[in-house]
Amino acid sequence: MNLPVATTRIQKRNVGLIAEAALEVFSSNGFRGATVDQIAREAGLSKPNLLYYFPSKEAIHTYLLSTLMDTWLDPLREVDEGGDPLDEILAYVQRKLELSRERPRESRLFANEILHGASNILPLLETDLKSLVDEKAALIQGWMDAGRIKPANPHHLIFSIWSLTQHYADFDVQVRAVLGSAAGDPFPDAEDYLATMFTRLLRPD
Amino acid sequence: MNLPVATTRIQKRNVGLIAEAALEVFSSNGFRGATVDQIAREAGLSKPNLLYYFPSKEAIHTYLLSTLMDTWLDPLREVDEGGDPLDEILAYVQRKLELSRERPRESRLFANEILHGASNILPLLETDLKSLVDEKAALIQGWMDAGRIKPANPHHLIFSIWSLTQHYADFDVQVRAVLGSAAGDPFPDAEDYLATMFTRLLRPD
DNA sequence: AGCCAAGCTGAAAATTTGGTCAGCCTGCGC
DNA sequence: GCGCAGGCTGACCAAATTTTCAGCTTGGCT
Repeated sequence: MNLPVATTRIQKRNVGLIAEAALEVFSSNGFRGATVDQIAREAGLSKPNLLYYFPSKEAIHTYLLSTLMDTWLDPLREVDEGGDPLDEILAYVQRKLELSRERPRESRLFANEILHGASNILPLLETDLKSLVDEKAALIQGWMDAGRIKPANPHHLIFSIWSLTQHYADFDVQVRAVLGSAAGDPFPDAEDYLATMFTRLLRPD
Repeated sequence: MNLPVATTRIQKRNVGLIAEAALEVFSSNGFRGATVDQIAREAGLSKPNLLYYFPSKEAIHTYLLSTLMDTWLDPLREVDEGGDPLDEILAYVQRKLELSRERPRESRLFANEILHGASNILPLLETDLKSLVDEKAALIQGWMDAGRIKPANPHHLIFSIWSLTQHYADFDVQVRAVLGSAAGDPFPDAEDYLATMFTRLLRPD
């Protein structure tokens, strides 16, 4: 499972091309549904050349997931103890919703991995993710104890932010099918709705 | 795409075994990730025997999805114009959360299908699902206009119920990884949290 | 220019997998 | 107990797909 350490100019370019192509293909077909041929074609490389940079299909997948993890958690890391509690949480919701809009492929790749048991990243979830969430949950609990926002289970609060925002990336097809083709971009309404939802949940009387 | 019409005793038993096994295998590996061998082994049948009942792997998948659709929409159908608005919506949330607990495999099968473009069921989403949602959204909008619950975008309200409840089935692995193995069943806390969330969102002052 | 490691390729090996086939069992009505 | 449609199987095929390999090409350094 040697992950490539891109050093030369050509290596950097081709590893980048492969990662971009693999993200496209894996996110729309899943790991098993994707073929190396597809990824190679999408990247504009021959199949043996692609396998010159990554030892196997699995290695590309693992590389993508490990790269993705940090990007995915950054918005939560940014939640700041010093800010206004409600503003901080609303801003987090907003950042996550933006990720769903701007990087739906990453969201779907991640969703697919979790859905199928997270076999590649379960250890990461149980350590890095858990400790980050525990830390932020404690922070939020502190705000609640201080009466600065209304009480609610902070872990499930974080889950709810994930599920509500990622829904607009992962279930995009369903959202658009239900709203109808005439409805246009669902994101502005989603943004309003989610702001309302978390404001009413948390704003003190 | 001949779907089997089980008539004899043995047919009923084996079609049932196959459906159960296929649900297990498809939901944990996705359509492409599942093999006919796996399904046959899980069902306790030989591969040719399985293909004696269904003409192809695809046919099994389609059969499962078409059977599933109704089960999945029933809780929304039950939302009743005559009931108390907030109670009706909270009861819907509860029913959906129960489905996530009792039938996580069905939820994941569905999620996987949508995630990969819903190619098998998109027409159903654009017709049956859309009209049901539109009908219930209008009902909810009526309750809001009458001041019986607070205003909020009714379509996105329905989306939020789907995403929040299905999260506990589809992302179960992640939820448990974050809460830790010591935490026990996450569902009771989820139920409380969701009840709080929708009550604060909708209950008139 | 000349060298050589890095970059790349066509062809094919190895493996997985969906589906077929010829024919053997078996439950059950007579 | 006989016949036979329904039920079932081992062996096999064809297609798809991952991975390997022997060797050709090229970029960049001296």
